Amino acid sequence: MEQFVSTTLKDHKLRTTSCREDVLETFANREMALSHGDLESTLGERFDRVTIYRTLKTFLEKGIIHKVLDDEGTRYALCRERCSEHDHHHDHVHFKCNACGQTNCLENLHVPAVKLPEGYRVEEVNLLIQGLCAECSNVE
Amino acid sequence: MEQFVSTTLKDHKLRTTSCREDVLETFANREMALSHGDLESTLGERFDRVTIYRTLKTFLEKGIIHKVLDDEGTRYALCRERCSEHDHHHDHVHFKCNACGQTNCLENLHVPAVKLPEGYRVEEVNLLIQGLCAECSNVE
DNA sequence: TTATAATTTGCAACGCTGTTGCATAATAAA
DNA sequence: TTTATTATGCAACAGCGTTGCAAATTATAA
Repeated sequence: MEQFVSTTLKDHKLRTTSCREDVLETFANREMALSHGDLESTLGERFDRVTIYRTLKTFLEKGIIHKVLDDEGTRYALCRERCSEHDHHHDHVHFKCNACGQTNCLENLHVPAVKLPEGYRVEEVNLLIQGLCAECSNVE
Repeated sequence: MEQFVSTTLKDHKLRTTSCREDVLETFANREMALSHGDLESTLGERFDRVTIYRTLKTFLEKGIIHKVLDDEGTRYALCRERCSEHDHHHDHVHFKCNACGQTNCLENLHVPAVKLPEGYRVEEVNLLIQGLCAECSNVE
């Protein structure tokens, strides 16, 4: 874990700061898409909200995290495959549970091919599936 | 067009007001996903921004429009197939051009089937494809 | 280890998005 | 036309996200 955090920062040529370490660690621990608010409630006593915003922005630019589409607000998740500034290869499938609100990457699924009209060029594909996750659909 | 506007409002048991008429007409004319800001710059002199917000909310609840996923902000588009309060059947494919910023529904495409892990239940599927639209990819 | 340059942080302030309460105005139905 | 219901405009507010700037921290080199 410490290993992951420090090598990730080094690999992307980012200075080691406690906020960046903690944000990265939070993403790695929680294993779900997080909003700025999530991070603020976890780390807000130790860091200013502006610093958390800037950390997210930096991670986004460096390709450490990516935005997760959501109908309510912006969320972020770790990029698994290594992405760099100009080589994001984002074919993401995310599942959002309408009951518990959690959003997760579905790693093993890949986005099915879609045939676009003539002349269209694809750069990024995002699939958001909403419904009930395994836990929440058992409960009710 | 007038026809479409008045029957749509009647069908959903909404009172006819000039704001609702104009918002509906704007959606029908522009044929692309619109943000509140888009509507405000078109209709802002005639209606208060709060009224536009409430109109969007009402249309959303009645199933006249739906949210379009976007990485920047909330957008809305007309529901083609008739949706009602509790029977939204949303399998949407949207294309957003990273150059001109336009977002459109791709009507004739349907979302390819995705196999979810055991126990997951699907309620809604949204696919957002980003890239260059036909016009913008010719230009460069 | 210390001095230096570059980067990051916290704070204050701001703009934008979206919501709520309330008095007034407009709609539909009798 | 009258009346009950619903919609509108205004003011005020909360939350998200950004920017400028001075102070603090980091990495580098002496």
